[in-house]
Amino acid sequence: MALQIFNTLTGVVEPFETLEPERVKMYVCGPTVYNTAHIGHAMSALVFDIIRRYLEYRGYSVQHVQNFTDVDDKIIQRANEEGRDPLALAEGYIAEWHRHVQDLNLLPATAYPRATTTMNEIIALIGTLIERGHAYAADGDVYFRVRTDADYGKLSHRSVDSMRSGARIAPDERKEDPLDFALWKGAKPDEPAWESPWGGGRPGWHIECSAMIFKELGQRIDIHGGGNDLIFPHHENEIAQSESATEQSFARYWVHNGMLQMRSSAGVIEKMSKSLGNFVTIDDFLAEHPADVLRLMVLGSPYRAPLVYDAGTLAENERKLERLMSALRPAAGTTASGPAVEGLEAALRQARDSFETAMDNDFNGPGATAALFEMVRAINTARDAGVGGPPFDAVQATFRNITGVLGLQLEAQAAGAEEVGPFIELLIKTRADLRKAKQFALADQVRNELAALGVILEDSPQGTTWRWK
RNA sequence: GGCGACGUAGCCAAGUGGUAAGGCAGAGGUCUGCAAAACCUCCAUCACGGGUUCGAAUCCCGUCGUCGCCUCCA
Repeated sequence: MALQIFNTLTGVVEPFETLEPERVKMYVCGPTVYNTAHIGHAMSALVFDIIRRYLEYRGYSVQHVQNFTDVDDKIIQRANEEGRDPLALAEGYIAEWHRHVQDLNLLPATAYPRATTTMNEIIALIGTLIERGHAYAADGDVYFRVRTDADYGKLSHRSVDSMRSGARIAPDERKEDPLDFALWKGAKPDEPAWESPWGGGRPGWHIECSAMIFKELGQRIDIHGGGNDLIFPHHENEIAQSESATEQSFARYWVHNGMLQMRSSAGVIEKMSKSLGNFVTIDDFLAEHPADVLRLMVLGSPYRAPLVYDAGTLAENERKLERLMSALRPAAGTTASGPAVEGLEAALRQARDSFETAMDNDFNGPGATAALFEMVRAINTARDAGVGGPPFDAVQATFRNITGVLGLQLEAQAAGAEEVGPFIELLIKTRADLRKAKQFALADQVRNELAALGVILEDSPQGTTWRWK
C-alpha cells in the first residue's frame, strides 16, 4: 500500500504524490521567538520530525524548511518590558531552539530562514501584490485585499460572508474591508524598521512565510505543516497571498497537528499556552525525563488529535520506554538456528509490515508503536527460549532500525555511570556474597537502599545488572 | 452564533461494512530466597436514539458531550 496523508485543504485522506519524483519539499511553521518554548511547541516539531523521518525511510529526499519569526509585535513588546533590543532577544531564543533540536533528537531542518533575513524578498512580494491589485498601501501600512481572492476561506472551510458577519474582527478605518490583513506595518518611533517603498516598517506575520517558501523551495511545495491553531488566519492568508502572486496552486498537502492540552489539578482540560500559564517548558521536561518519553507520548496519540498531558500519560509513557528498552538486553543463550529462531524472524517481518502499513496510513503513530511492542515480545520470548548469536543480534539491529525511523534513541540513561558504576558494582558483589551466605535481610537492605537512590538491581541466572530508575 | 475535529474497556488508543490491535493499570501463573524484569493466561460489543444492510464500532439522520479555531499562538 502506498502512503496516504490527510489534507486539511480537502478534508480527506489522499494518496501522497510529489511534485518531483522521490523528492519532498516541506515547510513547517516554526515558533515566534519571543519566549522560552514549551512542550506543545516540541510536540509540533516532533510530529513533523517523525513525518520527515518516515518519508526518508520511504526513499524520499526531503527538503525541510522551518522558519523563525524573529520580528513581530510580541517580540517588540517583550523586549520593551525587559529593556532589551528586540533582535537580540529573538537571537537568544533562536539559539535556545537550536539546543532543543539537539536535546529532542530532531533532525535539523535543511534551512532555517528568518523574517529579518528575507526582507528583500518580502518587500518584492508585497510589491508584486500591489501591482496586481491584490494589495494597497494606506498610511504607511500595506493590506491584502481579501475580496480579490475568489476562493479565500478554502483552507479553513469558511466563507467570506460568514466571517464578515462575525463580530470579532476589529474595524480599522485604514482598511477597505475588515477582513483585509496587514502585509506591511509602518513602524512607530523606537520600533525596529526596514526601509521600503511604503516607508520604514516591518512585515506582517503571514507574508514572511510566503516569501521564505518562494526563496527556499520555489512557488509550489508538497507539504505545508504547522499546528492546527494556524489554519486560520495564518495559513489561510498565506494561501491567499501566495496564489494571488503566482497564480498557481501553492501547497499540495496541508498537514496540521492537534494541540497539546494540559489537565489542571481541577481536572479542566485546556490547550497548553503561554497566555493561560499552563505550560511545561522543554527544559523543565527534559530535566526530569528522557526525550524518548515525550516522543512516545506524541506517537501514542493520532497526530491530528488533541493530546492531553497529565501525570497519567507521563507515567504510562515512561513504562512504554522501559518496555521498549527491554528488547535491547543482550542474549543469554546461543541458539542460532531452529524453530525458535525462525519464529522470531517471521514475527519481526510481520511486525515490520504492520509498522509500515500503520505509518502509510497518515502516519498512524499508535498503530506503529503497537507493531514495535509486538517486536519487543517476540524478541524477549526468543531470548527466554535461549536464542542468541548472530540471528539475535540481527533482529535487535532491525528493531533499532525501526525505532530509529520514529526518532527514538532508546539509550540507557548513562548520567554519572562512569563515576558511580564501580561503587555500585562493589555493592552488587557484596550483596552477592551475602546472598550466598543466606544473609537475605542484609542483601535486601542493600537492594532497597540502592533503590531509594534510584538504582534498580535485577537478578538473573547470568548475574545481577543495574539501571537507573 | 459560525466553521472544524472527536466520543471504542479504569486510563491512552488501533480498527472505517463481516462477529474488537497494542500499551498502562488490575487479577492469576512461570521464574526468584524474596523482589524486580521478562514470559504465559484473564479483563470491552464500541456516547445515546433512530435508519440503511443478510450483516455496522465502521454508512445515513438526530440528540447529548468534549476540544480547537473565528484575536497573538505549534
